[in-house]
Amino acid sequence: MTEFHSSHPIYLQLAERINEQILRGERKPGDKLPSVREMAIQVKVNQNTVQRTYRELEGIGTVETRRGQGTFVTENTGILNQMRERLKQEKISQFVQGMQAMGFSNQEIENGLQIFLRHNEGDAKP
Amino acid sequence: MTEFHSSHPIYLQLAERINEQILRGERKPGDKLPSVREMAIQVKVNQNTVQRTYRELEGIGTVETRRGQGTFVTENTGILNQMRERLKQEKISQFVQGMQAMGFSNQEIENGLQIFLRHNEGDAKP
Amino acid sequence: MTEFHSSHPIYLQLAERINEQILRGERKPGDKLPSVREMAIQVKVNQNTVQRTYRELEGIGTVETRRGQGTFVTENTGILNQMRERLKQEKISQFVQGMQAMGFSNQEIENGLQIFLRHNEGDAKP
Amino acid sequence: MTEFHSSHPIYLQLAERINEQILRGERKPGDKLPSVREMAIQVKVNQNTVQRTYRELEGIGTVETRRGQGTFVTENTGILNQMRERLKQEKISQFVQGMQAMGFSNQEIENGLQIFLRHNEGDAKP
DNA sequence: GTGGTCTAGACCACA
DNA sequence: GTGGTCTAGACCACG
Repeated sequence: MTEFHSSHPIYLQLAERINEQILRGERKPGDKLPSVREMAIQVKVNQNTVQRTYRELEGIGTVETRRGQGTFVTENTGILNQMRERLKQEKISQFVQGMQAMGFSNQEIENGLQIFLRHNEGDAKP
Repeated sequence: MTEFHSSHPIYLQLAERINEQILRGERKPGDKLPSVREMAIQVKVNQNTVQRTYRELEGIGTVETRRGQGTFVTENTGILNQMRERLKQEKISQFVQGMQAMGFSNQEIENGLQIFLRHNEGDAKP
Repeated sequence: MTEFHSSHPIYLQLAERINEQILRGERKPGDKLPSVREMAIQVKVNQNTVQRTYRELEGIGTVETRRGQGTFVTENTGILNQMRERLKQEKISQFVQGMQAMGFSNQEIENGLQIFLRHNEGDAKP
Repeated sequence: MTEFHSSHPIYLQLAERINEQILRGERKPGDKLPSVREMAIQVKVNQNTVQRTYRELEGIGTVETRRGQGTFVTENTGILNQMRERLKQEKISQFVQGMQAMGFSNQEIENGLQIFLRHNEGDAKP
């Protein structure tokens, strides 16, 4: 369940995972993240690795750390919404650019997506 | 013009770039790629890096090396079409997964894409 | 209003703040400081933190604790004046050193300061 | 010569030191910094600590790192000049605020600085 | 208990 | 050779 793909830094994979949990609303503004030690045990990596992860998230702005108290999901919901929107646009843009780079027309892209979504309709988590 | 993003191996970035040129039809089946030396100069990287790139492309199957003659785009157009289709599905799948991971519904994904495409309608390279 | 910068110990930030109030004359010799409990509530920090702050100020000499009565601004105005002068020289010295470390000449330092002061002439609190 | 003050993280002290060398022009745009290993030996700290330092500098923008080649002073002189100017204003502003917080008038600040500079006239490095 | 820093030592991918 | 990542283990300041 908590395993990592090799070749991409663990601390970044973990950061991404947590970030998605935040953006998806599974971790809400103000929520306390597990302490560095605890998280390290949970995901079975070194404390230092978790440290880097939390610092990365801090840099991104989705997380704040209060000395001696712990690390918390930022209560600045504005930032979270901005980030959600920004990431959305970014992913769409990258996707389209990638497809165009391979020579697909906008029509093909749109159709391809629709077919894919119809195909997997029941799979999205409810 | 020929710059590389850091943090992702240069040789893979170059491989991807060439691969896209092939899939897009800018390099046609049977075309000769620049020699390792020449390519290294053109894109300003180490020859070792280009070597790895060509080996990578060979592994993928879009390129063939003929000893003493050089490196050529494969004339097996079947492979190219398969690959195009495979990459297309892959990119779509990754895109959708990424969006769902951030909590977007299929509706939002489809709408987001349509809006983006309408917005950039004239921008596709002619 | 009462927020703290991270990465610098809260108890020192608080000590500095109170010290400045004393040196500025907002808290006068003999004035009673709020009790540890009260101060802790006012600035929303742990009582331990306020304790350390008061101990720090005692060490500096701007504050005296009388058992059972509370903590008071020292009535030894001599000390306050000495401290004012000492801190002044210290800050100037640090400032100049920092500027020189970045390669600014004395001329640039003096000019920079004058321009800044002219620019903010009306802003000093009345 | 290369010792560190305690209580302030070594990696930040080192970053500051290098940054000042860059801003002062002792390390010029395009210059290669010592490799992580070499620097670690020179200043007698662990490689990891130097890593953090270089990363910090990267974040600030005064330094760029090219995979497999090393870490270099950015050739973007625009950024360096901006930073110099920004830091200058920042330091002046902090200085003035600190002095005003202690109750000194603009006159006192200016005079204090002039006296200090006259006093140390010969000390600035030529 | 919490985050932060540091060390020693190891391994990897890249140029 | 270069930077990057990771671990194990330690110590510290802060709340």
